[in-house]
Amino acid sequence: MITLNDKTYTCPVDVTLGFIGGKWKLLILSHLHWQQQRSYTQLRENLPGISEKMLSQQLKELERDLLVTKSVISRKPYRVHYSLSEEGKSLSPLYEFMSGWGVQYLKEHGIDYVQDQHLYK
Amino acid sequence: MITLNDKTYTCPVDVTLGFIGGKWKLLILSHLHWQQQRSYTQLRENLPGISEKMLSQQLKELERDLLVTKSVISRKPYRVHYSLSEEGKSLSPLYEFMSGWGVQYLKEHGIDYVQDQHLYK
DNA sequence: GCAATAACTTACCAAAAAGTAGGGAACAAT
DNA sequence: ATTGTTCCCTACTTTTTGGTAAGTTATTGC
Repeated sequence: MITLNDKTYTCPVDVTLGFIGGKWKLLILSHLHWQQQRSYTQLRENLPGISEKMLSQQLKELERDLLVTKSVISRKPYRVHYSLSEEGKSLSPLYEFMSGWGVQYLKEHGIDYVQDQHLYK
Repeated sequence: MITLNDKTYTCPVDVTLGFIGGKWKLLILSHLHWQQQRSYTQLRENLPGISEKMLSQQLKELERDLLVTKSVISRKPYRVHYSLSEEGKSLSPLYEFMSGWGVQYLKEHGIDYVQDQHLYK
C-alpha cells in the first residue's frame, strides 16, 4: 500500500488514477490539451452536459493537484483562462492515446466521427 | 455527441472512458497486463480492498466489453483463468504509461515504492 | 438605470457506484 | 462426515458522485 495525502493506493496505476479519476477530469484535461487555453465559459460550452458546479469543482481540484494553471488575464473586467501546467502536459500521451483508441474503436464499429465534432465554438 | 450502446459520449476520450472508467477496471486490466493470467482468487488477493461483488461484477463487464477473456481450464474441479483479450492488450500503452507516471510521481515526491510491492503472492 | 455577461458559490437532492454480509454449489482433503 | 477451497451470486446499505437551481459580485454596453 502506498500512502499519499492521507489516502492509500494499491499500486502506481492507482496513484495516477487518484489525479485523473472521475467523470470529468480527463475530459477537461484533454480538452485543454487540444485547445491550449480556455476561459471558464468556453470550457463549459465545450463539455456538453457539465454543470457549473462540476466544472468549478473539478477545475479547483485540478489546480490544487497542479495539473492545471489558472491565469487571471484581466482584472478590471475579471477574465481568466485555464491551461495545462507542465505536470498536466506530462500526461499528454494519455490524452492522445485515449482519443486515438476511442476514434479507432468507433471506426471499427462503423460509427462515423468527424474530427472535432465535439467542439461547439 | 456520439451514441453507442444506448449511451451518449461527448468525445472519443469519453468513449474510451466508458470501457475503463470506475474505481477498479484499470486496476484489474493492468494487473492482468503484468501478470498475464490469473485465477479469480489470485486476482482478489492482489487487488487489495476489492470485494467479491466488485471483482465478479467488473470482470463480467470487462468480458462483455471483450477486453478480458475468461477460460475454463478445468471442469471437474472448476477452475478458470482470466487474461487480456487482444482488445484488452490494445490498451497496453495505457497500463504502461499510467504505471510509469505514478512511479515517477512517487519518486519526485520522495515516496519510496519497490517494484511489485503490491503483489501478494 | 437596466439587461447582459463572466466567473463563480452554495444548499439541497438524486442517482450511481461501491461496500457489507451472507449464501451456495461443487469438489478436494482429512 | 466435516472442513476448506474455488468461484461465484444476491439483497441490502452506505458512500460518493453528480445534478438542479438559485444566488453573488463585478463589469460592460445600451
